Amino acid sequence: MNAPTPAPRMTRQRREILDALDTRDFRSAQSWHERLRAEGSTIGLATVYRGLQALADQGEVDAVVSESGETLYRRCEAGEEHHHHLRCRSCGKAVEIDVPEFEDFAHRIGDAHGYGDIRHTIELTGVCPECAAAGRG
Amino acid sequence: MNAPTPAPRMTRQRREILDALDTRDFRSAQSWHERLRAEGSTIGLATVYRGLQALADQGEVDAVVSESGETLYRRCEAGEEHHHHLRCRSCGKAVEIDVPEFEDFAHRIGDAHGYGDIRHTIELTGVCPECAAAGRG
DNA sequence: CGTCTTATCGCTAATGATTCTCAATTGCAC
DNA sequence: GTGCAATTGAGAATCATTAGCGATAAGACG
Ligand SMILES: [Zn+2]
Ligand SMILES: [Zn+2]
Ligand SMILES: [Zn+2]
Ligand SMILES: [Zn+2]
Repeated sequence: MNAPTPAPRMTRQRREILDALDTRDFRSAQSWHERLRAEGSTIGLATVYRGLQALADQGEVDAVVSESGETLYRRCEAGEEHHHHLRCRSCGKAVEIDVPEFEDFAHRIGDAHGYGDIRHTIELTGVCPECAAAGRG
Repeated sequence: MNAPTPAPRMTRQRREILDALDTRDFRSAQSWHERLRAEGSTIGLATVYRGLQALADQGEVDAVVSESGETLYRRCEAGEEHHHHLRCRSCGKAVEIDVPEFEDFAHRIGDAHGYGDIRHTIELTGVCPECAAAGRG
């Protein structure tokens, strides 16, 4: 009864994206695209957007919406597991964190108000030690 | 030492925005603009954007970035106080919530990783009872 | 391998939300 | 009232993200 998941193909571009993403920083699709081109890739911008979204759906990459509304991506290190981040607003470097206390709390609050299908967003941002030292921040 | 706060003026448009905002729902600037025009106002879209931002800065309205990246506003009921929301993804209705446990946690995590100037985002979204009943959701 | 199907590419044009420009207004202090 | 900077409204300009489309090339099969 379900749409037969269209077979995903491993293309050169897909590989390039995955490779580029092996850092620890959150960056916009445009930013990843620039980096790829800078490294000699001929990949197109739309392809980077498509690739990142696909990878995000598979849980291969994390996606967060910045305060300004852009979507930032980076390779995920926790796999499928649900988690959150502490991200540097200046350089994008992030640490994955766990907020077990909150996971329950979220559902309790939802129930208390009769809201169903609860989803939550928790993002911590700050300025990392390096950026602070460099005066960016 | 500070920039002399440019005197804010109470204009007809400013008042209209404030009045329109006295509901409990989160809506986009465009949505508020439509509503104002529908009520007969001749206010311009840019003015609504400017007004909402100004009000958000003064703490008169809450602003949140939706999952799709648009900014949603509504009149704040908690005044200056720091707080978070449980918002309906379908109709925008929201409840203000308090997460004392988390407030500390956020700073502890930040310190633990050496990140400074910690900021956080916590948003709960779900489907409110009305929307669930109406099958929207 | 060679063939065939169609997911994926890369470009470019199109969206959609938000911001900027600028002449015309209009709070509001004096 | 006057004067002037803050504010407005319409439309152009930005910016990130998508959609459309002909060209490619994964990958299944034989
Ligand atoms: Zn940093
Ligand atoms: Zn969580
Ligand atoms: Zn609702
Ligand atoms: Zn908080």
